[in-house]
Amino acid sequence: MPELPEVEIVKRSLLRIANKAKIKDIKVLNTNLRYKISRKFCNQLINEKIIKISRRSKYIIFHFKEKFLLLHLGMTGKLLILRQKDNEIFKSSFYYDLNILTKHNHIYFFLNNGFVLIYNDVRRFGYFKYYFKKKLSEISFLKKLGPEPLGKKFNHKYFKNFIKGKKNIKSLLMDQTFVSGLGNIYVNEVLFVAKVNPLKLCCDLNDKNINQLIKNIKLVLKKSIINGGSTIKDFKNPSGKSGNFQQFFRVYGKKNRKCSRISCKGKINKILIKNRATFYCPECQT
DNA sequence: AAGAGGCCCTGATAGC
DNA sequence: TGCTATCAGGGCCTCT
Repeated sequence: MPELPEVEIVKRSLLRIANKAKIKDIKVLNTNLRYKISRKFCNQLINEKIIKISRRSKYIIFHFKEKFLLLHLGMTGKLLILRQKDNEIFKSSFYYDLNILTKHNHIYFFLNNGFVLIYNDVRRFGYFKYYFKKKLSEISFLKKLGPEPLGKKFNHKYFKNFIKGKKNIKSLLMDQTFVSGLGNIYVNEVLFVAKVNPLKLCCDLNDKNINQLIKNIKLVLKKSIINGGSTIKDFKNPSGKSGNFQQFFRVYGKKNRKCSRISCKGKINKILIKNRATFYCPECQT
């Protein structure tokens, strides 16, 4: 499931092949993503040049002249890159059976540089959203997101000002208005490394806890990006390559296994917090 | 009004 | 073997 590191990897791959390219044509095989893909959606993109590709939180942002396209990969969204083999002419009907290939390919973007970008999404939780704005900063939806976890704004002072007692720390880290880009897997891992119990209430966090959390959020994310993201189920970057970070998981998916801290005799526990699988060691995460 | 939980979806796996 | 039940989870939505 794509969290910040996975989305960052996808963005970097896209930069190499799609940046500055023009969208020649779009074929939609399945309009039923989280939000319906309309014919208008396609018309607004055809013949537009991709000026820039960036990432904010878990969103990939395609910059066009005075408009922006946001892509969220949901749970199983993938972008695949194909090189168009010959000069086959694609009819411009809205629905078009390309007779390909894999299941769950929903949208084909044909670029003028010979590449085809394929949006594939098994569970169809992903979505595209379109904004007519001159500047990215005018998109109010993005303003609601909390700071990037790897950015300077995400620091001790910010952390402390934000928390007001209320909820448990795990729910806070999952809250995208607090910090944007963390998902369930990385939150589990971060809490373990920082030795903080996921059920601990925010009002009970001390300065040391907060420092450990901030430090390890940045560390875990950076390490994952270096390792090409995590491959859970079937995350792949657009070239079809898997990531390697999952081999470094210390608690996620490790129910009943011995705690990986050598000095600790605890056993990994699994509970549900807000209906999300939560793995932690009751001995060393206090 | 903040926080908890349901829902969307499909494939893998467990259990009978 | 073949069926059903359960689980996975991001973010939006509803309910309390």
